[in-house]
Amino acid sequence: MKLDDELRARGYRLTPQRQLVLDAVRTLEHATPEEAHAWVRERSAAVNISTVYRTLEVLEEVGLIKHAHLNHGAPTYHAADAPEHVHLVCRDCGKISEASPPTVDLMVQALVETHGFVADVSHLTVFGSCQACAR
Amino acid sequence: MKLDDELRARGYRLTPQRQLVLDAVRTLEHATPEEAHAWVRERSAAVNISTVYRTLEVLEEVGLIKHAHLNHGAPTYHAADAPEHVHLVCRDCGKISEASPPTVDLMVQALVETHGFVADVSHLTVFGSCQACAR
DNA sequence: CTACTTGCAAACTCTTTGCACCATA
DNA sequence: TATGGTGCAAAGAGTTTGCAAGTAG
Repeated sequence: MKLDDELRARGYRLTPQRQLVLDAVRTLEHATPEEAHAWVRERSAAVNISTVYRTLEVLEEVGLIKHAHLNHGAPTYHAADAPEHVHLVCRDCGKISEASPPTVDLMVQALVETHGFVADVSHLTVFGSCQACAR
Repeated sequence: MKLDDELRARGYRLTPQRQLVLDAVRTLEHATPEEAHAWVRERSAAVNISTVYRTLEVLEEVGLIKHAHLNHGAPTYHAADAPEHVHLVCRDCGKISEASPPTVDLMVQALVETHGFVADVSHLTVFGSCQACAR
């Protein structure tokens, strides 16, 4: 998962901005474009938000990062080589937790069998109420 | 599930606009605000898009409709008394299909047991590849 | 009548795009 | 030095809000 190689393999160039945005996503774990931008700016003041958007697009295209939709509509990005996980979003308190794939394996399997549908687990977000709020 | 009663019970008024928006959501089944607005305008030309947004909010608050996030960020609304279903969104061809709750019951159960997390199934969207695109 | 609703227009947020300048390979 | 990349500013999409006029109860 070397940024340099993945980019060059598709004719993209390695730039400090791209390195920074990837670092941001890896560090923040669940980064929205805004959050990634804020992180990047702490190290390099002049990086523009539009560069962040363009870079996230490129990084996703080359397969280094993925995104999921956690809240209303804000996409959040995470490193593609992070352990696969399902997001659990509590609609009462907003807390975001994670569940490991085995939890949903049966569902994934059922979807393939009944609908021929191949689920992308790392993009899966389950909304509901967390333990604290469920009562 | 009478609009009139549900609204009045919370001090809201029954208006033609609210009736129309609810009809739109019930008829369209998976309506974005724009789509609902388009449908409403076919019957009553002057209804404003901002009224549609406000009405969707009210209808959801009184429990007559619910929303899920199917694509990028556009919320789609459906009647709360429609049969519960899980949305399957194909990221390759965009097709939206539905799966019945039993398919995901085991997952829901597993989430409660392992995380104490109570999933809201009718808000669940699974992204992946449909049968046709999976090959 | 009175408070709740609506239409309209403007404001806002998030994201995308055009273009000249810059920097990687 | 030749593209591809970046910063900047402006344009777009989608959504929200303030306010005066309209209307349900």
